[in-house]
Amino acid sequence: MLDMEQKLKIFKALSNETRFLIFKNVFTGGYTCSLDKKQPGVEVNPIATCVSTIAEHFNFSLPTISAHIKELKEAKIITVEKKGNKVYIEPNIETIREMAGCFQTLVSNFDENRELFFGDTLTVQ
Amino acid sequence: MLDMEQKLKIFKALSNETRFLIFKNVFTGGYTCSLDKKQPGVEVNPIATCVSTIAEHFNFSLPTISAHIKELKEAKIITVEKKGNKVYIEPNIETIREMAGCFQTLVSNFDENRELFFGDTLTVQ
DNA sequence: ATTCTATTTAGCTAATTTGCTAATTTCATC
DNA sequence: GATGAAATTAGCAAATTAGCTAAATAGAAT
Repeated sequence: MLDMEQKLKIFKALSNETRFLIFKNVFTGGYTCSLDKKQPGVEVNPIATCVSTIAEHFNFSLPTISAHIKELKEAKIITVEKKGNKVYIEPNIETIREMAGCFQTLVSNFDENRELFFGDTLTVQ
Repeated sequence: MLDMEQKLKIFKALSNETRFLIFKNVFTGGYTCSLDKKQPGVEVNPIATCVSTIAEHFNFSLPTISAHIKELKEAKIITVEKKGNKVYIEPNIETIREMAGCFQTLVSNFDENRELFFGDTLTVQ
């Protein structure tokens, strides 16, 4: 379970547009790209493989992008693995799964309380 | 559906410890308290009813708490309703429901892609 | 060994955030 | 209408964040 400090880090990490976009790329287009060291023959999406590849998609300097990636790593949203002189970035799905669970629990408890108080179930329109 | 700008606002709003705690109180203990104008006879949890009540739970000034509440409101995490000279705060569950959905979609797509690539299903340990 | 590539660190500035107090607004009550 | 309570606005200071360039580090390739 994520403690509050960890949640705050995650929210902070995702509150910046550049970091949010990196996150999005790594988890969607970027996903397949973590394969390229496991299945070298497979043609993969080049987005988000390593720091400089990610940086190409932004009009910010490499050190700036590097710092953003560090913050995403410290929030455990991504994992980084050094291979040679490159750093490979991968999504950390477990953290996102936890976040999905936290929000879902809040919603479920809320709906359950509503049912207990009002005796109805919510129909989302 | 939440657009990116809206998501960024939500993440930013929840990235500050004080705002996160207000959010938590409003959605859990604070929930019942939105009843007190609907069912005046019912004994309700006094947490998070109005701005000054929330402020009592923190060692920050009222204007500071007021500003935090404004940011939560602008992120559509809570709703505020002025009744007389008090401002009643209520959870906006739809926004949280949307967030739960976004994270869950990301997780589902991720797991589905994993299955397509590797032909397995993930068992969370 | 030198050079090149990928990345991080250091040091800086500008912008933003977070807190405060004092003043103002709004509404209720006397 | 005056007073009091609840909340917001204004204006300010301190801390943090986000960007930059230059320099340093680590590994690969010549």
